[in-house]
Amino acid sequence: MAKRTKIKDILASEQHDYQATVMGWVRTFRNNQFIALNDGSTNANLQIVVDFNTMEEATLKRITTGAALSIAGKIVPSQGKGQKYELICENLEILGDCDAEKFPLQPKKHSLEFLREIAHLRFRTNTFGAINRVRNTLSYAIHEYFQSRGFVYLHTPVITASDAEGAGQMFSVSVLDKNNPPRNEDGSINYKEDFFGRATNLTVSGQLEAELGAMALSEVYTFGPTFRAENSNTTRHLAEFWMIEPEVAFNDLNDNMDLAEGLLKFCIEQAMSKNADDLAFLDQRLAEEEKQKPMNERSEMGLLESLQFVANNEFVRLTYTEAIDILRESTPNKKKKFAYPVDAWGVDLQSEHERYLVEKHFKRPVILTDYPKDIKAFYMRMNEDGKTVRAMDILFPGIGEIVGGSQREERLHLLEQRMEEMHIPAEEMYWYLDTRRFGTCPHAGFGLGFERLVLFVTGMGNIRDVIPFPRYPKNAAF
RNA sequence: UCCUGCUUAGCUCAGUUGGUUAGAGCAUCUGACUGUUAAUCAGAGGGUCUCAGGUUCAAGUCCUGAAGCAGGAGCCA
Repeated sequence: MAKRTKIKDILASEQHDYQATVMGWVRTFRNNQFIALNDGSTNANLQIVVDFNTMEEATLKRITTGAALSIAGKIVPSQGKGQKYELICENLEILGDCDAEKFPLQPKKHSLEFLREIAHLRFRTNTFGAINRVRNTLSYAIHEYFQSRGFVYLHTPVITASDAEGAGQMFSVSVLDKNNPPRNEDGSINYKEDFFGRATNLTVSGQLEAELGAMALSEVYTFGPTFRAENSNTTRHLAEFWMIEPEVAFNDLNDNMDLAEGLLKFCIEQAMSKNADDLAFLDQRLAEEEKQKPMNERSEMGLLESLQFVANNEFVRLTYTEAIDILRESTPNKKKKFAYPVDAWGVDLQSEHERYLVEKHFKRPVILTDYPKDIKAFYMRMNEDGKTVRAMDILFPGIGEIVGGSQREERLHLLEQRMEEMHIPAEEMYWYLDTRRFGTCPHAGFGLGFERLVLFVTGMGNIRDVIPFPRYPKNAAF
């Protein structure tokens, strides 16, 4: 094909009056004269000016919303107001027709729910173009952040035999005949005859394996798909999502918090500098959406404002115990506005409590540490008090928990004790316990839900819109 | 999984106490216009009212069930 110039480059350049060939898809065709062409390189369209007097009528009719075109012509300063440059069409080739009567995307506003049903085509909208470009930047920024600090990118398995962590319901992986599986004498399915000779599942977390890597490479991170078969129907959960899990030897909880806070800020800064146009568009989209809401439900800050704010301000760090004190004394608790009143120490915090701390009390991201041991995982390091563990959760406005992490229990006897208390079979976890048997050391890590980060940076309201092909209960289309 | 609400044209939605032939805006098509910015103007076509039962002389409207969607909750990232 002819050499193609990207629309982004044409619009960014200071040059004009040169020949160029552009290829892309028609967004609108106005006045039988002006094509708004988009090639995905930027949110902005390039205006193509065609001369309807010289162009064949049949060709003009084929310039419909969604059609793929290749256009050669001259880039000139635009006579119109909405754009800096435009392309005067000299040669137009229709690469792919698009029947306007059947094409579901119309030159008008569509609801996110409708676009979710046509997820295979929603890339072609401004909103989803912007989201996916931002997602790409964030993905690259994750690697850049860790790579620049000497971390080793570790590939942990997607198929795992470990089901001990208890991070959630798992999807089983099996090649056995579902209608007639081999059975043991007691009637249970005999997985010894399955592909791996044992029951296997899709991973719910790469953390335990990452710890193994950290015990030799010192600083590792994973960034891969994770699967949870929980029947979660919310705007913040997916059955298949991407998670970032760094694990660092010789780090304590404070180092861990610094690492996580630095990562989040770096990612936000990268998006702001590399995707200024897309974020400006998403900022406006969010502002229009907010206008539909009643006054008291509107957020105080716009998207760009809140990104700037998070990037430039320290996260608040406080312990679970301090948070409980604040909540106990809070106005909504005293006025019994919470659905779950805060009274006793030791209860798990509900969404409404996290929201209060982040959105009302501190009005900035909050890192909560040192939770009661009974509401946290077995591998978290026990504090001196014997009651709390060195856990940390980072809470973001509108999102809730975006990061969950901890300093790990490196002392073998204490780890074994916790596993016994929580009924985790130590025999099956021999490989994990070996790290504590052979050259154990303090270490810490966390899990960052990638889609939750994308959710925050794009200002979208539903996690199903920030991953190209969302998987959630009753849904695995495309 | 639980609670609440919703499902009417391609999309977004009206549809009164159950009552003739179910409406609007946008989109689409046809024509006009031709430097437009979701162009504008005129006209046209387009409906198994989610599905399955039930009540009734009569159901988009009432009742029961199912499915899907949305919001909230739980689980968490």
